Order: sequence, then C-alpha cells, then structure tokens
Amino acid sequence: MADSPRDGIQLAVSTVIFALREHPDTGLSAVWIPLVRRIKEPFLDRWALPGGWVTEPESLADAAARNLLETTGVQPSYLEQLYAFGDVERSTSSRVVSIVYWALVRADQAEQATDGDNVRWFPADHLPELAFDHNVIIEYALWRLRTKVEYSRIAHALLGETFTLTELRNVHEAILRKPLDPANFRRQVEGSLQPTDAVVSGGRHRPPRLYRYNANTELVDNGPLSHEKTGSTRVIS
Amino acid sequence: MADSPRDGIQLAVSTVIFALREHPDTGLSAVWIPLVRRIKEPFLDRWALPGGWVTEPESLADAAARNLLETTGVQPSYLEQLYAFGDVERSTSSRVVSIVYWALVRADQAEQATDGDNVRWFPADHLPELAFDHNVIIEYALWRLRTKVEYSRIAHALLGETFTLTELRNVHEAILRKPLDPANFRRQVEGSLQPTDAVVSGGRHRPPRLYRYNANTELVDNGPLSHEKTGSTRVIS
DNA sequence: ACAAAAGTGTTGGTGCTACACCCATGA
DNA sequence: TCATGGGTGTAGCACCAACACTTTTGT
Repeated sequence: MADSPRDGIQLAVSTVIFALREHPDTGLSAVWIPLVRRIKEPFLDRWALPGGWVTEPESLADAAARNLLETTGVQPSYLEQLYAFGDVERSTSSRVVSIVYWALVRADQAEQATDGDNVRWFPADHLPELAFDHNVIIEYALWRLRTKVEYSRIAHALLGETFTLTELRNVHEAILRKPLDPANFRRQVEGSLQPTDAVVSGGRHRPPRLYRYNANTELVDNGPLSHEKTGSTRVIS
Repeated sequence: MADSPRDGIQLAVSTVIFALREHPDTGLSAVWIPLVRRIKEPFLDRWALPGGWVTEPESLADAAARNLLETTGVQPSYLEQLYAFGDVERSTSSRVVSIVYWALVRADQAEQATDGDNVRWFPADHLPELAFDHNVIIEYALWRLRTKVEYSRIAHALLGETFTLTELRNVHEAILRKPLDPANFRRQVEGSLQPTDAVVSGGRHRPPRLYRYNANTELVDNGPLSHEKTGSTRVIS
C-alpha cells in the first residue's frame, strides 16, 4: 500500500433529481428531470446533472444536498446514494470520480428550479445528449427508481403528508408507465397506510379518504437503511 | 459550482472478500473474511479491510482488484461495488472517502491469502473490533451478499465450473445460515442450470450429476449489470 | 336518476413449502 | 439388503391478477 494518495483525481458529487409533471404527449403524469447547462469546457453548453465538488467538512450526502441547492434551488424530500462512477476516460479533461445520488422532490419543491438559461426540466424519456456519461447514469437511476418503488414506500416523498389512494396510485403509474388496478393497488399498500378522518370533497363522485404513512411499518427490504447512520439515505420531509 | 475541487480529501478503495471454510463451532461451511493488519497510524496494529489508494490510470474496479492482489494475493472470481463511504469523521487523521467493493473467491483462490503476521482469515460472525468503520461496512456487505444470493447466480463464483446440486445448495446454506429443502432448492435453481453428462461416483449412494451454469439465462434483477460496461461488476472466472 | 370514482368481494391461477416417496449406488 | 443421499411427485396454502359488484357523492 502506498503511503499517500496520488492526487490529480477530482472527487465530485452529482444528483439525478426526479419530480412528476404532465407529459407533453400523453397528458398523463410522468417523470421529469432538471438539468443544468455547463458553463465551461469540457462539454461547454451541454446539459448535465447538477453537481459539484466535495468540500472538506461535509458528508457525501451533505455535499450532494448542498450542490443541489446551489445549482438548482431544489431541496429534496428523499436522497439516496446511487453509485460511484470512476472510469478513467469519463471526463475528457482530468480524472474525475463522481459519487452520484438520486433524489425525489414534490411538485411544490420542484418549483424552486424554474426553467431558465441555466436550468431546464426534461421528460425522462426525451433527454438530449448530455455531457460526460450522464445519459448512462440517468438510465441507471431510472431503473433504480422503478424497481424500488415496487417494494418500498418512496412514492411518499413525491406527495404531501396526506394523500388519497388515487394520488398515490398515480405516482406509481407515472413511474412505472403503466396503469394499475385500483382494487389490487389498494390491497398492496394499505398495510403501510393509516386512514385519517378527513375526506376530499369537491369531485363529482364519492369523496375519497385521505391517508398518511404508518410510521410503525418499516420496509421489508432495507437497502442501505441498515446503515442510515452513515448518512447514506434520508427522508428530509 | 466552484472552479476546482478542494484537495485534502483522499480517495481510497477497499474490498470485503468472502470465501467459504468450515466453521470452528458448527463444523459446517461458513463465510470467512481475510483482513490485513494496519502497519501505521491511525489504528496501528488493528485488523482492517484490504485496500489502498486509487492511482491515476485505472478504473475503480481495477484499483480494487489491484489492491486486493497486492495486500492479500487474492484474485477474486466476482467483484461488485458496494457503497461509497464518506463521513467526515470516519478517519481520525485526514478526510478519507472510501469506495468499497465486495468479492467472492473460491477455495483454491483463497489459499493465496495464507494466514500470517499481516493477513488473517476470520469467520464473518466472529470478527474483532476493526479499524475505522470497517465493522459497519462488513455488516452491510454481508447483508448484500445474503439478499443477492437469493435472486441471482452469484453462488456460482464460489464453486468451480461444474458442481453438484448439493454443492450449490451447501453454498447457499453457508451464506444464509439455514438448511434448505433439497427438493425445493433443485426446482428453484434448475432453470438456470445445464446438466452435464458427468456424474460423481465414489460416495456410497446414488452418484449425483454435475451441472454448469446456463450462459443463456440472464439474471432477472440486473443491479448495476445494465451498465457493466462501466466496469461496475465483473465475473472474472 | 345518473355519472363517476371509491371501495369490497370473489374466483381462478401460480408458485412455494412441506413432506412422502422412489432411484441408484457402495458396502 | 441396507444405508445414504439423489431425485420426483403432490397436497395445501398464500398470494395475486382480473373483474364483478356495491357505495357515496355531485349534478
């Protein structure tokens, strides 16, 4: 083992941010991603994942959250480490190792990142050609989102504290891009939900009940949860 | 975004190596882990995961494989990224971010790391107090190994090219620490196996057939496999 | 009354667990 | 022929998808 690291390797964090918006083609709710325009070489003017360098006194998750806020204004309700990308040739200039996170933001949080010259939202299935290996990274993050939504309660992070079963189902349908049977969906999730006393009136139909997540019910699959102490995953809201 | 990274952060790779050996208490096959003795501060003389610094022209997986070979002599048949650990206080001296891999080695490969002053094998359920946060890391790696063995074909990496169903089942039992029904185990795995013409004679019972993995059968859950191009996961043997 | 969505019941299929049972070999 | 593990068959149960059906509101 060498006595000290060779420098020249730059350590970055980036984050794939997911929010739901109406899809321009189908009109249904769909997954969108905010990207930032690169303002220097390499890949000048290309769209890229928000991110930046890790500075001294912060954990990796803190660095991801800070860079997120600085570049897009977004404060996510869920943040989880995705993968460390470190191939030699992934940046054309110098050697960069990126630790990538993925995040979920609610509609109200997403409004903090308004489209402009340097930030723009894209539908996840209509991305331009991005800087570096960011297209590959996003594909992997989408795969992770879609597999995880089926066995965990992350959809919660895209909604407010209380929600109807139809709202929750719409989140799942937007992520999985397929309709779900309302009757079966109810039975799948109701074990981890607590009904509230409130209902939503105003629609021209039977008023649906509002639910909240049952804090007692833990996930079956914990993923990095068993060492959430290390700051790997967190639910901010 | 700052113009360049602040240095003072050291980038390391470490690997949790798994092999099977007889457990001293039960006499059954069990998971063992080789550790290396630290030869400098901090945590001088404590046992730790094999690892080292990332040098310029190699991918993260290559760096892990190289450090593995240099410190323990082991060349694994399976290597996969586990997690990036980067809490500020995890090293008492300077700031270290460690990208941790986990590896599987066959019995013959494990012999390369013979017990000595600086390398020693420990049963996974009887580890000493290790340097840094390495106890936590190993617990997470064990969780990953145990969950992944149930839905993927990684047990393959702990056996030779051909093997009997009982051998394969013993690998699963050692990892999961519980007996499995031979009849049901067969049905679970036989879809991804190809029977060979050979059988093993010599036991005082019906000679079991030898099987090999069916290369056509892909995993259902791909994990980081969908971007194996990035060198994330690899089956070396 | 009717439309629309909320919510419940039911049925058929699929897959898994537990365990009974037969098979092939060495001693 | 007996002991031993290899290998097959099967009944019971849990779970799940599909879809019929009832409930409750607004108009």
